[in-house]
Amino acid sequence: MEKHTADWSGRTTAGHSDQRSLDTGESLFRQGDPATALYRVVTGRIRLVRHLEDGASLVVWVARAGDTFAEAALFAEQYHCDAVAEAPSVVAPVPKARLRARLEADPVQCLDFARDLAAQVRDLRARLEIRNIRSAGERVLAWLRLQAKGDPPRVTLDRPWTHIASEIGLTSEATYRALGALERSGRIVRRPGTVELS
Amino acid sequence: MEKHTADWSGRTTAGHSDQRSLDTGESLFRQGDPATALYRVVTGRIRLVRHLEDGASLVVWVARAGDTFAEAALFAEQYHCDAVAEAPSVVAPVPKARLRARLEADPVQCLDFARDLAAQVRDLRARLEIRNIRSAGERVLAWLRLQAKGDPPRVTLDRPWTHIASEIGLTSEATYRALGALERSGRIVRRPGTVELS
DNA sequence: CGAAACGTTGACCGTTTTCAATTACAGTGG
DNA sequence: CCACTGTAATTGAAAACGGTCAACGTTTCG
Repeated sequence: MEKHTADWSGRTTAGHSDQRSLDTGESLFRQGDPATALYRVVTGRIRLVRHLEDGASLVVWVARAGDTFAEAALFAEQYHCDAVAEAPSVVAPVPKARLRARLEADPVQCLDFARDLAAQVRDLRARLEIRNIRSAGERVLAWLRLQAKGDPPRVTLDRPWTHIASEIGLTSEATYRALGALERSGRIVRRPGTVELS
Repeated sequence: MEKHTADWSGRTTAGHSDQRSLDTGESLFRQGDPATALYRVVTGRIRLVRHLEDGASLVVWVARAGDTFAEAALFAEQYHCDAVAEAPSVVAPVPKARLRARLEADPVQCLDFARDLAAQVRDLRARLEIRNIRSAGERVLAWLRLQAKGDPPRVTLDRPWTHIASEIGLTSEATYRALGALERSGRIVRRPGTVELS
């Protein structure tokens, strides 16, 4: 439970001077460009697209507010995908050279960085496992259970269901129907802004 | 492209003296146990299950041969989930204390560790994005494209389609049908053990 | 105040799941 | 060497579930 004055990404210390704004469709970097920084999304959505040898392309990830992306830039000479704004966005760059120097010099910060990545790995694996659940109702329920805190377990919604729906791989309609069914069967109780499990 | 005599997990150096075998159903550790090590799956499957406050449980991840799991143990006092063998399995423990000491002492190994995690993050994000593709055919094709190497792009299958099917979130039947359709439409050519994209 | 996003519900359609049956094949032990 | 067992691969038919389209009330925010 130790405290740090600054984390590796500068999330806590507000040195926002170098934030970059992007319009919809504007690209931040392209596959093959020299990797100079990794980024954190402040607002908006950044789509990462990989171009394949045969000319086809593939969406590899859509980074949303709070997500960091292109972490691998730290270990590569060039970017391995394009980064294009899906919506008006703001990103905070973390210069590669500076970060590397800091991580190499200070094992504490390096472990901090690793801890962050390990947490992401845990989170992503859980999301993947949720998608293995076929039933919309069970899927929503599983998500709720993962988020729930306290006894009785309760979830505080910090964003619209439409966002959550796409995160768990359902349409918003399917999600609303599932929520309705769960409530009708008494497995959850919905109040504005929160959901209580039972 | 530097070389290391040993990576953080001991994957390259073969110090197998302390590998542990598990029968189906046997558990490696339980939620709440003191976190003493993280592990790599040598053979078999290890299911990670989180127990929730209300008594329900949730599969958080199924680690397969080659996967490491419980990386977060490095940063926590206790395990946050159970680890149970789904099949006869062998795992290689990486003692927490020793690893921590090594990472703290040697920034190079710490960065190595971080690189490994970053690669996993990239891989998991891609898998997640693949699951956003609704059509079975397009999903299989996307997976093939991600795996493909060379020109013409070609994939070498190292495990049965049934395994791949569940990785990409389809039943084996749906996968076979998709493969059949892709082949009939001339988008792929299947030969024993490999698939060629076109 | 108006537009845009959110929340909700209905009906229909299409795809995938499910269940089932069959062939091929690899490894095992008699 | 050959039945025997289990897994992989394949195909069919029917059912179910979620997707899509559509319409509408509500809330939010500029």
